[in-house]
Amino acid sequence: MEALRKFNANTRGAIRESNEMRLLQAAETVFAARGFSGATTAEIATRAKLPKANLHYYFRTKAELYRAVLANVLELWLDELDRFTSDREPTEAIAEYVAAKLNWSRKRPNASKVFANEVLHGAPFLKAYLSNDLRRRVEDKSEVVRHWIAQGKMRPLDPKHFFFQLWAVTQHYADFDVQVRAVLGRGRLTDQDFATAAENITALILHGCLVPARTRPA
Amino acid sequence: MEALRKFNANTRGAIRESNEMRLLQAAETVFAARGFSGATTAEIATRAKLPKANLHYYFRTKAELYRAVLANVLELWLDELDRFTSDREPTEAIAEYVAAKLNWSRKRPNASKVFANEVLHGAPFLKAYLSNDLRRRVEDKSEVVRHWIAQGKMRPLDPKHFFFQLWAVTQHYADFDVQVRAVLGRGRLTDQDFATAAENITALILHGCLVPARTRPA
DNA sequence: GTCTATATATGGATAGAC
DNA sequence: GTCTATCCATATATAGAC
Repeated sequence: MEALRKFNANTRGAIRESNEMRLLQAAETVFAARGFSGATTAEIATRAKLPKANLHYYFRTKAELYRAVLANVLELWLDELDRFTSDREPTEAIAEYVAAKLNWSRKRPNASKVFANEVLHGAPFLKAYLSNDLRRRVEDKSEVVRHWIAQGKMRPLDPKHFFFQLWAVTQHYADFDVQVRAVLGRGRLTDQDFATAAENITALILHGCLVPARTRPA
Repeated sequence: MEALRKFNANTRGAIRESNEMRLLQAAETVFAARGFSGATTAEIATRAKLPKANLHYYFRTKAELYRAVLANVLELWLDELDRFTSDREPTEAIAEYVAAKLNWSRKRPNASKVFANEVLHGAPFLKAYLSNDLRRRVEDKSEVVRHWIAQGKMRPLDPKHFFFQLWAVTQHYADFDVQVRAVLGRGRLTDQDFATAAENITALILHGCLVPARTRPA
């Protein structure tokens, strides 16, 4: 009896978790493809293979589901900058960060698109996050960049704009993938395309931001 | 009599032109802020100070109005690469192009946003343009870059990815302006902000892509 | 917890008077 | 050419049976 109750509870809990997960995944795909307004709960439910009413059972409103998707996306963004510390060599820290960001663009393009769409349309759900968490985080990491500049390892650039440029070039391959594919003449971006992108971006950023070794003070 | 007919015709023509213009401007603003699905013809009409039925008189459907807005936007994009020619010094051509693109981000952020939104959601209206016109144009201009590389003036980079990176960093200031403003702590981006952006981007691209003069073959 | 049927709202589009 | 009133489709959300 006790075992059965527990079993049922676990089963129900597992079903809930599984259904919520499927809804979140489906929602990320649909929100990425159509934006918040363009996405319909019907399409999300269909893609998750659940009746529409169930979607509203797990997430009361479309906005609530959207918030949950955004929260998932921010988890990816968060802490990606953690390894950006002043005790490291800028070359390595920057190259690693570029590779990591570009990797997210390849593996989770929809996450990037949902975020891009949100910001593009004025960040109605994320204004507070951008002005508080993100802003503070960039302030922090700007100190690291200033340290490397003071050491004569980086050119005297503006740290915040430096981060804007890193984000722009790496997220471009997710957000504008249709354009990238059209220009490259690809049905979809291959591993080789991403490898080429990584090489080019890394070279651009490192040559563009670092002081060449031979001109540094000894 | 003749004069009156002409006057009326001109007046009617002038009204038409004025109304269409106002609708197009209003539509660009609303499509930029809300996307295609999120935009309502009611809001566009209100912003243009016209009754909603008039909007449908000038542009039969919302999609037709959207197409017209996109066509306007593409005019800005087109021919911006014209001055990218192999007889020029790459330093100048690139610096000029960056400045021009960034200037559009400042003056017509909504045009950039409408385009970004269209591409972000799979370019349902612009697929053909991207695969034909744009692709050919980039092929052409890639030759220019290859020429400069062969001359030893530019590093051996991939020309197409080079253009992706130029677009990414310059359009970022229009498309992600909310994020940029949040991080910089600005209500709106100032001329000074754009000047700083221009300096940083130009330095990044030139140092990142050009071969320093002293190491070039004489 | 699941799902059918439906209430309710919104928005694109048009008919028809002026 | 202009605008009011309205049609109709679509979409969010929920009630209520199972």
